[in-house]
Amino acid sequence: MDGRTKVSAAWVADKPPRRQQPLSREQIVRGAVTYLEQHGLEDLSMRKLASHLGTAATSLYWHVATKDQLLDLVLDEIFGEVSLPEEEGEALADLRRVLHEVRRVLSRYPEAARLAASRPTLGPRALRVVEYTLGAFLRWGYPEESIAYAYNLVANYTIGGVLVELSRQRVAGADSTTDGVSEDADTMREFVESLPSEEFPNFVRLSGLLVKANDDESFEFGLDRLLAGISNDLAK
Amino acid sequence: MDGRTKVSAAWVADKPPRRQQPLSREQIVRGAVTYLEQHGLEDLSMRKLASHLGTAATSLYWHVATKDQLLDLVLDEIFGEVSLPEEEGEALADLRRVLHEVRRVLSRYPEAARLAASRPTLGPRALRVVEYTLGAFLRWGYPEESIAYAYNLVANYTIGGVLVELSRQRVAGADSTTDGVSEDADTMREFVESLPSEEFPNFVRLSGLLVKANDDESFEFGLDRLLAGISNDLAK
DNA sequence: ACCGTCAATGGAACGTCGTACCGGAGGGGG
DNA sequence: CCCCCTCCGGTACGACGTTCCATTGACGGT
Repeated sequence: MDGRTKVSAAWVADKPPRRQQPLSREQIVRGAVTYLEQHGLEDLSMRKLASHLGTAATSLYWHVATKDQLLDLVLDEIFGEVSLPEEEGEALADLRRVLHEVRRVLSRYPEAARLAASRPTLGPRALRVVEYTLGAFLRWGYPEESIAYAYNLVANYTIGGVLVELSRQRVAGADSTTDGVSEDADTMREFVESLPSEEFPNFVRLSGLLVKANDDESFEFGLDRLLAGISNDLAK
Repeated sequence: MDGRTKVSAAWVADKPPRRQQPLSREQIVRGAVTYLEQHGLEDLSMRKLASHLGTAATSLYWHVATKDQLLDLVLDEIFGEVSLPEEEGEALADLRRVLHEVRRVLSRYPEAARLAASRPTLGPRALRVVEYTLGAFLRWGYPEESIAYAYNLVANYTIGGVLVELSRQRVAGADSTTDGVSEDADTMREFVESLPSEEFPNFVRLSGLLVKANDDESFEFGLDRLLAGISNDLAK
């Protein structure tokens, strides 16, 4: 209600004061990461992110070409959280360590796995991780011609794992009659009991195990098998 | 310009004739699948799908609760294309066969992998596949307590594989200066050459192999290692 | 033959999204 | 002092998913 000292047309609302310090691409990316953490990927819109940062949506476009590019940057920023061992130990152990780290970070922002799965991870911070992983393979003595394949294998497995955990959190009934979407393991059990056990005997029989399979244990289990399978290629 | 035989207010445009046969949920789902195949996932909107079917967007909502539910149904429909061996052969071979089939089908609709990764696959047709896979594990003699884990492992790997292939098709430069998105392996090579080889020596050295890694071979390679790792658990 | 019922359709509209356009504000160098 | 360059943000456009509702027409009962 009070006019500012400067004389001006009284009916004009005061413009918000100029931003103390112009915002930077980095600020935007970091803001997006924390927004992602708090509200999830599908709630992240340019407008909401902007108001989270105290700006207008269109202002973001000065620093960032497109939402897609922003997401690339966000993903890379997240990969920056992956911490790599300072000193090199036994190669295989280091390999395990870095895979666990990636898994840990991606789980911290579950949506990040979706990002990682939908776009290649070639930002500078992500490359840091790739570089380290390849190095571990080399130090391990893994044959060079096969490293690309082996790398794909473990990368697939790690990202895919987080992804599937994520999707299992929201179990959707997709049979022809029901359309509900629900979220916990009880509903899963309920779903299992609802379907004809003569048609899916194995599934019904094993469903108990399938339901209570622990994510971390499952990752560990798979990683063990996977590395065991790989180590047969090692030059003896 | 011509009025129809029925007398009616001449200025009223002729309503489109009533649909010869009311459309069904199945028609919609199948229409969505072919639309997906032709135009891709991100072009699939309710309006476009509707006009592809010769209806109005809002008419779809009589048969389907929500777009999300429709996607569930679409995914399950796609899983229906997975053909299972008629007669059971050697268990391990059957296991390989079904995984290859899933991979084949998911690759046919590359977007389907994204769907499969973002929602659990528990529709009736998908369950058919799960059921068969579990059966193969059992016949193989795999210890029951571990089947859930082993199943997760191979499922992750198969879906994750298609997903990563898909994402590698569009290599995005995500370093701080460029923002282009491009598509072929040449651009990839160009990207590799643009980055400091002293910072990422392994990556640069191996990039040739990483680039020309063939998807099918890569899948085969990983599958071999993976099953090798798993078969150590077999009751001898 | 009429009528009422009711599954099925589609137009209008709401709120949201990504983004283009552009008029300006502020500050620094001539 | 003025101009220019950087940065901001209001307005607006077209597309989206979805809700609401008026309307249609086929069918079963009388």
